[in-house]
Amino acid sequence: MQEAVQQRVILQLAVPVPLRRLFDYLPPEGLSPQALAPGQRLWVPFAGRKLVAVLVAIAEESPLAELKPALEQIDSTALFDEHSRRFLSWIADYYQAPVGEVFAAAMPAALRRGRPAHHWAEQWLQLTTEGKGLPDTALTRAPKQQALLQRLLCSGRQSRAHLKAQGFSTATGRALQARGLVEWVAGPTVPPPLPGAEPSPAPKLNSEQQQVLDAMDCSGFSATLLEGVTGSGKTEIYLRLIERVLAAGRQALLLVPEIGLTPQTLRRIAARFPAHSIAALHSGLAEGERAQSWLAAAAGQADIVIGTRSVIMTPLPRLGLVIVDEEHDASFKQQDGVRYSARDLAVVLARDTDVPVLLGSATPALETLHNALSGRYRHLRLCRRAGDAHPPQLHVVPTLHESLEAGFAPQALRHIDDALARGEQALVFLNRRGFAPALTCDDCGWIADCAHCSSKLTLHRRQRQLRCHHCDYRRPLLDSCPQCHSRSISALGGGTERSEELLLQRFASYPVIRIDRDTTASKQALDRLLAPARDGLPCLLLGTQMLAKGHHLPRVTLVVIQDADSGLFSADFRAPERTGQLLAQVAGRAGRGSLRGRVLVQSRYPEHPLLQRLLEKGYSDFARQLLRDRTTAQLPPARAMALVRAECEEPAWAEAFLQDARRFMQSLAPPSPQLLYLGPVPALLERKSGRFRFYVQVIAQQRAQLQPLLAQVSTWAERNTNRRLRWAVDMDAQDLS
DNA sequence: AGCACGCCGACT
DNA sequence: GTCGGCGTGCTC
Repeated sequence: MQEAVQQRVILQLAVPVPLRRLFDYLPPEGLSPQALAPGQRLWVPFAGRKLVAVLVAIAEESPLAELKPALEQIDSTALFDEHSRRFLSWIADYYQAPVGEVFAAAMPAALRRGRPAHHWAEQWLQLTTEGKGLPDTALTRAPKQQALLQRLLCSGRQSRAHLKAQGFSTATGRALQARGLVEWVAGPTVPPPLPGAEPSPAPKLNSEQQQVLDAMDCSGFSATLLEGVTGSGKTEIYLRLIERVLAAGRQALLLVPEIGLTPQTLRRIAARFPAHSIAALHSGLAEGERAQSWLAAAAGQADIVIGTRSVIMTPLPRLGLVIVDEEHDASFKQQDGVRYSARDLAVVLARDTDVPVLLGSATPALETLHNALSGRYRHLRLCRRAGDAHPPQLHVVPTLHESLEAGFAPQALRHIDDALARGEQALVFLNRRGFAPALTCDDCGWIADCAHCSSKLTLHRRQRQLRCHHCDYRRPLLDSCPQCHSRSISALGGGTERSEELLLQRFASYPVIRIDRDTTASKQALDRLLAPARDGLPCLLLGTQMLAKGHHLPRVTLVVIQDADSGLFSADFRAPERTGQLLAQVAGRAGRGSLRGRVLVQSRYPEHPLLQRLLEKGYSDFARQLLRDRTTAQLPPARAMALVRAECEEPAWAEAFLQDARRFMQSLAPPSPQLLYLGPVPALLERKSGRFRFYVQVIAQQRAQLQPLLAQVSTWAERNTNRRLRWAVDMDAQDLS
């Protein structure tokens, strides 16, 4: 007789479809179930198609009688370790996202499309058990071999490329291999060390930085807000912490905002850790390179992993530290698909893996500040600028009764003159690209609107085009009014293109560098454009928020904020916070070297209380005031908030759907002082790409009240939705537009 | 999401 | 007769 009862093997797979559950399959035919392990990818048949799914768990039972077998195993070893699988499942749960889409979002495109992981394999040198047990004093008569052993002891495996880059010869490796102390194993390829990254020693810390570093405890979970004024040397703190973690043989994860991963920052980090492998995951990588870096991170072979938002979902088996730089940055919140906040997830991940997380910013998000002030996070501060830099001086320039030239007050232009004459650099900030934000007919009042959105078209004069900044609608520039055929049409207001025109003409003998999405297609382009500014020659920089963040340009002594008012009157309750952050960040570009900086803030409403507070007391005080306002108004972060969103070409359908959704939620959890429902209301940008958008706001005292409610309304919506209507649950929504 | 299936109109 | 429009249901 054979074994009594053959145990059933059921594969629970995350299939990339918008359905919030796992799907059960049988193992592929002819494959021994022993070859299967959670975390691997498999090809599965799904509703007439063939999809790449991730094996999340293996069960013995399934509620379904008829199961299809999976088609084919893709990976022989797991891509996602157990920790990562639990974390990704938690994300799906918390954000009401389809688990298959979460797993898909966690992978680079090549792996998502089923490309084999071994495609990027490389030979790695690692210590054998015998090699690991060797005392320090061994091999004193073979210094090169000893050095290589030390290297491997410190950093685990080393790839061929890295050994070569560090000057170890293959002969040394072979000698150790002959002694049975090391072995070659196949592993993913890691990008080789960056060229031109000369090892650079750590600069000296000032006393404040030293205190912060001493206060950081790197054993076990802790969440810390590092609130450091612009130019106070936060990056140096990050580097020192990474150093500690690497010394302990763990991986460090550094999350940066979308435009924060410049070759300049990357070089700086590589220069500090020449012996360690760095996996940088950014949008500039080719598909293969991205897969390569991802696999190096997931296999625990990359020591430092740097990337934007989505990198938070990369498995990191040796994780020892998480850092979120510029944690207030809006790009950490994904705005479509799985609507997660990478900053919030960084804290969850750190707690789950029992490692420290550091959130760094000069202008912390109110969410983070709230957690710090309530004692949930530790709060460390850097109040002084590093080196011999001083805080910039702020001045308001009233513009209401001034005669402006392309939006510049005469006073501002004079200051630019002076700065350039002194051989220094000036930076003009205007958060509006294009030539003008509107085009109008002087005779009948017609305004160029987008055909698909409730927005005006922006004039891009150089391209002779009108463009919508919310969808891809473009039309050629008109020379007469389509309504009354008058030939007198004018551009209202100004954008960076118009300011550039004036600056070019008025300061003709100096270079004018414009930085916005229209001039800066790639990160390389940004770096190239900024090169003259970095060389220290007198020049004018002009741009949108791309220019506000991260750049260290010590010769900039004057910052002109062309229009401080646009964020002051928005219907979005977060607008003042965002405006404050942006203004403080831009102002922080001034006087980062030994020269004193000056900031001119042009405003039509210099008496506006928000502006007053920000300019007189600084961001820190301003943010605390906003936090008190939010608490009074029962808004986040004092309360937990989620949106149920819907959009549809037919506005009445979206509205009716949300009415029903609200009624459904209220039947489960009636409104109370602890649970408020609001809406449906139209989104701030009511129509976008031809669809009308609405939302219902749910505000609760506790996050825990929201969770079951959102889960149930999602299940309800999956059954009760019209084809042409799109809906989504947006937990901890950041954007009401 | 995407793919099948089914039910109606307008063509060789 | 059947080719093809898209509304509806389902996906292990």
